[in-house]
Amino acid sequence: MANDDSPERARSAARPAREPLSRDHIIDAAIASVDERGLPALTMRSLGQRLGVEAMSLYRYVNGREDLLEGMVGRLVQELRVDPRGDEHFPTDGWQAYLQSLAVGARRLAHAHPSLFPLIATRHPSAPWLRPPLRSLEVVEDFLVALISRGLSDESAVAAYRAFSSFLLGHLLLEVATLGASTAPVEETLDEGDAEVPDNDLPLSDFPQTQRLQPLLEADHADAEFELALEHLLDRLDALVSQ
Amino acid sequence: MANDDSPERARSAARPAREPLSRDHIIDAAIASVDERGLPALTMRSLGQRLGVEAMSLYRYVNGREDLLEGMVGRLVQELRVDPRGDEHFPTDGWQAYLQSLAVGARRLAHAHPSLFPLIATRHPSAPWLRPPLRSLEVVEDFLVALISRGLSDESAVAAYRAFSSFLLGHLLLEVATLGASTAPVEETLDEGDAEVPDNDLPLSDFPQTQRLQPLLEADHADAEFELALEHLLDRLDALVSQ
DNA sequence: ACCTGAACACCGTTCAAGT
DNA sequence: ACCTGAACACCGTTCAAGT
Repeated sequence: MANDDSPERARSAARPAREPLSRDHIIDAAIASVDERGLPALTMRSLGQRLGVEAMSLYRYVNGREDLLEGMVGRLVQELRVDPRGDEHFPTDGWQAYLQSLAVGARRLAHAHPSLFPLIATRHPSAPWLRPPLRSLEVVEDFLVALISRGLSDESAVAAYRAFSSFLLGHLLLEVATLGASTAPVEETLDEGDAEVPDNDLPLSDFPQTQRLQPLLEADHADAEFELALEHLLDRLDALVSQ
Repeated sequence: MANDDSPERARSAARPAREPLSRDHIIDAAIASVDERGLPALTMRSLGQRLGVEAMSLYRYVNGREDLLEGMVGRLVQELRVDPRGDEHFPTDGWQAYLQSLAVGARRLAHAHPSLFPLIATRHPSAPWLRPPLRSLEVVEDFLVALISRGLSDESAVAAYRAFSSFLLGHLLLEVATLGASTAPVEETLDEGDAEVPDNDLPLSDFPQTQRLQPLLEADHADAEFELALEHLLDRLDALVSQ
């Protein structure tokens, strides 16, 4: 409620405004940077600049670039947590409802951070049984608690974790990859240089079926496709559970 | 049939043996390098060294590092081609058999190049309707021809392409990611520096369900899981086709 | 025609030194 | 305690120059 003109604020604004450095703050800035400018543009130096600091200062809070990336992935994955006891939108309706809410959350995350989702998908998990994109102990624990408390057996819950991970990874990475093609930071269309790059852009007419079906192939059913595949997965799990 | 002691061979071996440079040869070497030493170790300079040449020479054949990566992905994806007319192992048995052979081929590719598969999975496809990992015109054309010639409608064939891509991507990337954890080039375990990295390795005992189910979670069923999920996908497509 | 030396701009990272 | 200047080793890439 402090007035913007309060002396404290005015004084601190005298030198370039900058919040105190911290690991959390650095990770926030890094995520924002990648969202805005893509992963290759994230540099220790550029990140320092964004924070009003020299690059070397970051090393007090972050063990190098790799550790920074790990921190970013960790932070994003935490956003996947859904109260396993259910909330106002998805009460304790059954495990299907829980998986549904987790799925839409993961999809929202992927869409919100298309340049970062590949990182979540491909960086080596810290334990071999932590499967992307549900790659944190907290998220896995929530998952297991939610399903077991809703009546699934241990084996079913673990099988569901496996199947659900693959499902999310495949669908969301695919959405993000094709979506990324248009969203990607516009790398100025470099005009081919003079290397003898093979004419990889063969005329589409050499591929008659592909050409003929192009309208079908181009149609974007991402939403419906995701919903449908999720329903099928739930059906499959349902068969597994009640057998 | 030439004898190893033939004068030609002896003479060419006088200076450091090196095959003539070419785009194909460079791409081969790059793939071998990544398979052996991981992606980060692939450098224009290191690649030049492996080819007995200075880094700058590569630029005559390759439009920079990005183009090189694209070339590598392109080459690998071509290995996915399966004769759509069937071969001795999988004659014209029906579209299920074709998809099965394509699936095992893709899985073999992923296992043969675990460090490269993430590249196939995440690089932006050149056309929005080319979906990883089946991201080349040749492979897609084969796919469509195979399925349509086996009786599928246009719509079913395209729907199958979509579902099949997601399936492969999810399962194979997941296998490779967890597998990669153990296979990855042993980055000497850097001991944490002195940055205030949060104690992310919480004791597993804070996650009782996860801890209790760890044996189940750790069990590696990759083979069976893949087979089973593939069967379910084929069933699902079968229902779609014959409706 | 094919390769290289030299150079440029830009990385990640370390460490002694500043405040 | 927190940040920085200076430096190091290493990138990708260009281009004039060599053979």
